[in-house]
Amino acid sequence: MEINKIDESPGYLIESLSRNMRRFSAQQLRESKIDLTLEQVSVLSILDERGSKFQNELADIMSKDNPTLTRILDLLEKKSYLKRELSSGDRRKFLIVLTKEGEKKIAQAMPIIKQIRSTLFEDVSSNDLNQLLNLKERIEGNISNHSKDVDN
Amino acid sequence: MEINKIDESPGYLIESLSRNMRRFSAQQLRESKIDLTLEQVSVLSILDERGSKFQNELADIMSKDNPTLTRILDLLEKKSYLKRELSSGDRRKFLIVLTKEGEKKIAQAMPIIKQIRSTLFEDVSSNDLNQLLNLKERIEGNISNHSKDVDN
DNA sequence: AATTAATTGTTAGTATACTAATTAATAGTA
DNA sequence: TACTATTAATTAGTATACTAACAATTAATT
Repeated sequence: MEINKIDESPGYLIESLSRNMRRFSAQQLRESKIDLTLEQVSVLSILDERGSKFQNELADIMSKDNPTLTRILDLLEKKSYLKRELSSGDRRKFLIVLTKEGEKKIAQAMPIIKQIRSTLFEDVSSNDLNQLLNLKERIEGNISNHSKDVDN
Repeated sequence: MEINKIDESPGYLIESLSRNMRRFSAQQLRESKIDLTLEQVSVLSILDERGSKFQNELADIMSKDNPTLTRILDLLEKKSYLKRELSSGDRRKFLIVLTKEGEKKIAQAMPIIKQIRSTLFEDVSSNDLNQLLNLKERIEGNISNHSKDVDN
């Protein structure tokens, strides 16, 4: 479709919605005094739900690049919520492991996270979510098709 | 709706889509050697399309906070693509004005921007866009309703 | 008119996101 | 085996996004 004004494009819509949600969620987290950022919550809850992960697995699940994840993990390790354990097999890899304190912290944080989600998404249906997922897959498909085209 | 895994929530979907689009667009901009970031393009094209704006109007249109916009404008002013002119009426305000170089730059950039958009959104219909806009308005409505509730 | 409140923009500090370059380890190949 | 390529993670540098604190100006109130 044809887009004229820059602030009427789907890209602008999605980015602006994303930022508004982030701002709200971050404010709620800060007011809760839980002392975790959104990304830190993501890391801890993924580790808590699915067990220890290699750093590159975590980057993949969260779709973060390595330098970004490195710094998020640095902060969480400094707060003693997780450890980087050397992998016995491949010594380039680190296994990221939740500590007892990390488990406690994410348990404390979860009710707040659920509260934030229910405020934001109370009236969002699974139909809405499917439409969104479909749009996401189409756009991301366009991105990877473009890369393929350029390779040829 | 009930959300279980953190990477299956609408928030994660939107954020991840937003980041993937940004990454692609920024890469395309960089490869074009146009030497502008996404935000810099936004500022220049808004000024070009709608004429000079006060800094707070620009912040509002782009839904950026003041410190963020200050720094984006700093960089653009350093590159001589715009000027901050003292407002004659209200001396707290600056009128942001595109320079000749700025006009040239955004004219050069527009074909690239249009190319990026058509790659990303070729198969996005106005129906998709309306659904997205509707979702955005509901979620943002939830945010502002929450703030109102807390005030009482 | 004087005081207080609100607005506009900046500066400082922290976290995230990305590129490019680097180090270390592993895999593949001549 | 030695050479090359690939992979995993880090470091350095830049841009964006936010809060908090601040300065300057204007508006509102008494």
